[in-house]
Amino acid sequence: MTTVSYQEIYSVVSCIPRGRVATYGQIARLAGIPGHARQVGYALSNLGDQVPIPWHRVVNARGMISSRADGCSMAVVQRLLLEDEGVTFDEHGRIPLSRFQWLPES
DNA sequence: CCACTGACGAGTG
DNA sequence: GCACTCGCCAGTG
Repeated sequence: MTTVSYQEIYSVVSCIPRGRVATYGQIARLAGIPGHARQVGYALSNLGDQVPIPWHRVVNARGMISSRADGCSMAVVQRLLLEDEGVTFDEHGRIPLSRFQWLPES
């Protein structure tokens, strides 16, 4: 893989601790490709559900769950998974990143 | 090789 | 806080 393949993205995502969430841009940055947040989302979408990757801990910069082609079907699952890990949602259905965003060095 | 698409981000008004 | 625009790149037909 000459370029930063999905492997790096998967590695970073799988490193997200339980009860914490990370944004696409942050993952891209940790993967060594700042600004390529789109590629992160694309990589995860390509994963589907066949890989043991905590994709549910990945949200956009707004702290919301990005809808997939299925609509919001998986969004509900993602929310349940996060709540099960101790992550809470506000009235807007968003996660207070100020409190739950994963800090890779803390 | 060209065009379109897609889990996004940051900047501006 | 919200709406709009531009940028970035890989995969697919």
